[in-house]
Amino acid sequence: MQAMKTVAPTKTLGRPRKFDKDLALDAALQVFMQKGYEATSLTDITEALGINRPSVYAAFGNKEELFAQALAKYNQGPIAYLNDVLSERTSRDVVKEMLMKSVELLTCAEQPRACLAIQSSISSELAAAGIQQNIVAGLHQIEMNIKNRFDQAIAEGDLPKDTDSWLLTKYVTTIHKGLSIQASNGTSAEELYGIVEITLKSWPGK
Amino acid sequence: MQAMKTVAPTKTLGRPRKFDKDLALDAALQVFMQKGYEATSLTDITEALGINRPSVYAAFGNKEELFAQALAKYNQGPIAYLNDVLSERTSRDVVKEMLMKSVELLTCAEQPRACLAIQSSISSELAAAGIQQNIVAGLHQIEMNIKNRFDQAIAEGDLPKDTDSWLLTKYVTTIHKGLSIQASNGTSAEELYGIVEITLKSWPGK
DNA sequence: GTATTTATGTACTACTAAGTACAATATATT
DNA sequence: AATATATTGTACTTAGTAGTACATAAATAC
Repeated sequence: MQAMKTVAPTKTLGRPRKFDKDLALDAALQVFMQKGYEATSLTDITEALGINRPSVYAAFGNKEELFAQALAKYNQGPIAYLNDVLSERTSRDVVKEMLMKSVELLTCAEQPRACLAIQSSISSELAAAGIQQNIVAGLHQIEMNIKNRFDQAIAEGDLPKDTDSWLLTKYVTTIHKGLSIQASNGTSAEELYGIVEITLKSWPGK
Repeated sequence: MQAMKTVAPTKTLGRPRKFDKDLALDAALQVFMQKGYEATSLTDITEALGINRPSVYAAFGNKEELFAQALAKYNQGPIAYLNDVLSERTSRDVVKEMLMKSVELLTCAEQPRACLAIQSSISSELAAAGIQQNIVAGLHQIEMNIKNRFDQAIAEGDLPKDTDSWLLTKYVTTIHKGLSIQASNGTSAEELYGIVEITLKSWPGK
């Protein structure tokens, strides 16, 4: 059972793995983002990772599980900012940081101009698999966190007392998701930042 | 050459088609919206349409062309409102109608809660095919139309003189696209209407 | 050194996809 | 009635997919 052995067992039995599991996951993530879930074949994966078919199955289970693991990494990496921003001083700063970081991520040259989570949440390819429900649930959780932060802002007098914190949250996340689509469709960084500015101009809080 | 004969030749040669091409396109549209482009097999199509495989190819070319034709029909049908709303009296009414009609369409029970055009514009499945460029170009055209309408509003004194009509357009279409994702993810009609209301509350024009 | 364990590489299976060949059928034209 | 034309239905081809069997290689444990 060895419950304590989860951290770095110095020596592992058997032939050592030829590749780095974490780097492979990152590479797989890139492929999935560029081509989408269904359109990505396992051959695409093995070529991108430079390893053989059975190694993928041995390391990650199957295609669906591989995707789920890549997505999990995405949530903890690229889009971790969605939780970080909650600690900003005012509701306005929360929203500003959230949208600015989002634009930054969407327009940085190395990555495809898309958000894997948002894209996957509407991809009908994933509807059959159980993955999509997790994604949607994750996005919902993010909304709940923002809503709580806005409630705090109301309590602090940052936002008006009669603010509907949930609807305001939905409004912000609607723009957030919209930005992701606009970026995919080729809207420039300048334009995206301009959209954020317009959003902030009419922000009800400080 | 018979250039004038494009309209309803009363008698057609050969064995008559067993099905209605227009109705078949509508049915295909439904399937594509529910399952996505790649995930929809030709067998799905033939079953939904109640016709045989070669009939599909004879009538529509191939899968890609079938999709393109279904999409064209979608543009002229369900989302024609995007052009209609331009004739509203004020910029505010234009935006209000646009977003309200959008929510209406996204939440009507008969249709899947998604916009085929928006979904297809980011679907990496279609990136290879030439279709996606058309879709993105179509969405861009819609934005140009709105921008022109806002310019008119500025000239009429409806919107402030210093308004950046293009960025304001991008802001509105960002929300429009965001609504489509939110609807897909299960946001209720009430919530969606609430988001529209918040957007209108801070509208710079009358 | 020998046994055990795990990963690798090659080659495969089973399946499903898009697209098609071809004979049969139903209409219009003559 | 005979012919030309276009659609239909059955059955097929070709190609690409996810997933796997199995012998081999590389490490640790004893």
